[in-house]
Amino acid sequence: MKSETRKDEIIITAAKLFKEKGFSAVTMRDLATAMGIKAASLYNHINSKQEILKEIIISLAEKFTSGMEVVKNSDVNAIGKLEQIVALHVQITTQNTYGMASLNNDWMHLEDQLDYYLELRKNYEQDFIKIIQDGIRSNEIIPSNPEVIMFSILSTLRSLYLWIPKKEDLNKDELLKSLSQVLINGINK
Amino acid sequence: MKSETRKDEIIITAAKLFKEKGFSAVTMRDLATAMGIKAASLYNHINSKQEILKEIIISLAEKFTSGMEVVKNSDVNAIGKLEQIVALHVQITTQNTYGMASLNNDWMHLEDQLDYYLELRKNYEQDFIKIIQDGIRSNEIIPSNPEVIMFSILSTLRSLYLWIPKKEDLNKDELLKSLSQVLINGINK
DNA sequence: CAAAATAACTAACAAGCGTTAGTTTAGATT
DNA sequence: AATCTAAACTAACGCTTGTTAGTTATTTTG
Repeated sequence: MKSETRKDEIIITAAKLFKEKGFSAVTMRDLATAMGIKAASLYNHINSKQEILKEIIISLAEKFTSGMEVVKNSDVNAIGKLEQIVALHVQITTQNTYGMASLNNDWMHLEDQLDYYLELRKNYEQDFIKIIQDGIRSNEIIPSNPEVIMFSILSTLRSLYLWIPKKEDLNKDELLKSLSQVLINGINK
Repeated sequence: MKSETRKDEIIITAAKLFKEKGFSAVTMRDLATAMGIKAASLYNHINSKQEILKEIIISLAEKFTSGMEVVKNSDVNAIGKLEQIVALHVQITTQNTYGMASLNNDWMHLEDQLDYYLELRKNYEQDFIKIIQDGIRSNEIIPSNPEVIMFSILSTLRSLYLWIPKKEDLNKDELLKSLSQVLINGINK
């Protein structure tokens, strides 16, 4: 059983660079320099640039998928489930800020796994919108357009990767609390 | 006085391609093919790939800056100003969906104008946050963390470019109304 | 201790990149 | 009819790209 720590280091470093400039603008020589080695040496650990992107994005997408599975099966009302979704995004993003940039911005450069990624995303959004619809039906959520509601919440959650690193002073629990507050109860007094 | 319509066509086509794959992944040959000409012919109209990016991003950033100036000077309360900001984003994004993708995702590839862009963005966000602080002081807005509030609203507004093209059935006024509703009053019943 | 695996290296490749130079074509202006 | 101009073209440039081949030094294993 391989520990693969060197490969992991490469993937982590790559994610960091991808966040700054995007997948296409980062060269294998850039990545090698950041690792302190030569570009050719990278290929002792990974098979292609493409594979790095796949590892970053697919592992994150699958975390969201399994997280959503937990939320769906949890025994709380719709608002409670939305709070769990907010927590899921905060947790995954805190844990891998760099990777989240690739997930958000470079998924279209996936090749073999593009269809798989799109399917995961489609299912995630369908589950999300279903929770909102349930909440409207059960009178917990205002009967606004469910897609507008999902879009609004999801846009904020997807942008967390930009914001969390800048606000290390604001701790995670505090962020989670005020974020849920703002997203669910609005800002109007 | 040049009409420059050919140059404009190139910029519009480029923005469309940049939205799909990002600035770095679009080659001048891709752009030329999309225009039905050869890559070298592009240079009869533009000076560089970089110039195209600059034209797309800076003109949009300046629209937001002057829009914010109007909002600041308008004679309404803080919530009213936030509604005007939502309207500003919906309007600019509807008018140039493709360009908004570059503004959001490819600004870091600006070279000469990077500092100028960052300054415009910084000022915009400072004005935004000041409106929120005024609203908290005047008891219109809940006393939550102003940065969380701005981040939440701005993330949604910045993602509009992804969403507006998919929802042409939902008309602009209706979108504006339910978006303001959701962002300001939340979704909790 | 020999053997094998690990992880670095140098050198080079074929393809693709943004861009330039010089030329041709067609329509508008004198 | 002659000239000018706008906008396309072909050909090529120097450089960078992802990647491969083959080699070497170090560490781990039998």
